[in-house]
Amino acid sequence: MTQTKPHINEKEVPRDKVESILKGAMEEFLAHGYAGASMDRVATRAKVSKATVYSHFQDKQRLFKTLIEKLTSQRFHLVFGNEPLKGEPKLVLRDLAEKSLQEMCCDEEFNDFKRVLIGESKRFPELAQICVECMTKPVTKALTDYFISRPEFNFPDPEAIARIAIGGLVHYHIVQHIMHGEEILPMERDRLINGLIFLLVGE
Amino acid sequence: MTQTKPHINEKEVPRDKVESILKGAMEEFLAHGYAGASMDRVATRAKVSKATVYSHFQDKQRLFKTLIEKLTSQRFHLVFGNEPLKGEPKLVLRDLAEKSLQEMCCDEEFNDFKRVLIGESKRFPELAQICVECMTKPVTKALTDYFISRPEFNFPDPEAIARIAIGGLVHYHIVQHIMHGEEILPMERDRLINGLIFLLVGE
DNA sequence: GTCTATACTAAGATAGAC
DNA sequence: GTCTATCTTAGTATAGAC
Repeated sequence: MTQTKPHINEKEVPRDKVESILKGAMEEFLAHGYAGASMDRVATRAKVSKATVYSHFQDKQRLFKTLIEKLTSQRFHLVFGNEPLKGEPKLVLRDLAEKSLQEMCCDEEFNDFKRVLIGESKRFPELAQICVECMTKPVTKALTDYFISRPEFNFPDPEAIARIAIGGLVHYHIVQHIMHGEEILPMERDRLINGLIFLLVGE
Repeated sequence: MTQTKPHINEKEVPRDKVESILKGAMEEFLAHGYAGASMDRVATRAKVSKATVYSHFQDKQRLFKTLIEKLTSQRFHLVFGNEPLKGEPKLVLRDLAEKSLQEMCCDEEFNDFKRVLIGESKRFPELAQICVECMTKPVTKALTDYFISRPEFNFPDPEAIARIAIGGLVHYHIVQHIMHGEEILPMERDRLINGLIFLLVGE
């Protein structure tokens, strides 16, 4: 009987070409967007011939879709863990805001990912939707559930409040870092966070 | 003496080729993004030869930059007028939220514009900044000034609150309409608006 | 499965006639 | 100023050898 791979474990197998191609594709698509990306450069980055790329992925669209789906589910869905939020509101909210802003603004690959996803959201609506499903939805649910779990929040519509709070954070990040607005509309991160806590829990 | 154009008024002159090219460029760039746009199709849409396009605009980049600057300053900066906000908070805020959401979601060209601007914000950071200057900044200022003008708002940092409020609205629009999240994360527009008013003016 | 070499198409940009 | 025709490059994708 033929053993195509050595003992032990599938994960320990030496780096697959497919992985290498996906890595090259990530670099290329995140740097240039879908239309601006070149399959030649994908192959070069992956240290593989172009024909090999095409032997694993039907065409450019398929490669792009596969890549974005992978990135959405593996790399970029970790805005925070999936344990429910717990603890004293001011602390929890400050922690949440600080961590999410920190994570968003320091991961330049994540910024590129968002640019591409929004830029292609007309031509690839299903990819944008996957992103909403895997990122926006769980975060909104976690915060909504937290509001419901603490009786001191007496919000008439906790989900609406959660969306405004998250929107405040994300839009701040979009303006400051994605759109490079830091010098035009300067605002310290802490001012935004304090404003948010003021709105949600009062003075 | 030579009169290159007939009497009356510069504005009444028959449609200029430059205008026609910019119109074609708008259609093409908003539909396909910068890299995906084709100068052949720009010419076709403008009902002009490609050489004519190049005789008026040095190259593709210049045409794109000129177009985006024009659109930012002329077409898409009108989120609301520039008279200061005045009147009873609940009414003013509801009106503001309703009008801005209405305007954002019903203008499909505006959505395409935002997609392109964000999608190209890495390669054309100065265009993204112009947009922050002409759109985000004035809106933020108007709302901040309104908060300051009404003593019943006792916000410790009115500008931070203004940014959260605007972020809540804009991010809602991005998720629902730009990213096509309406079915995945459904929420009536009125729920968001009521939530926002609750946060800002209390029950 | 992987490579080299190549077919084919479309792109950005320009020369030169009118 | 505007057009037709063309140059040149770069792109996606595949054939065929190993």
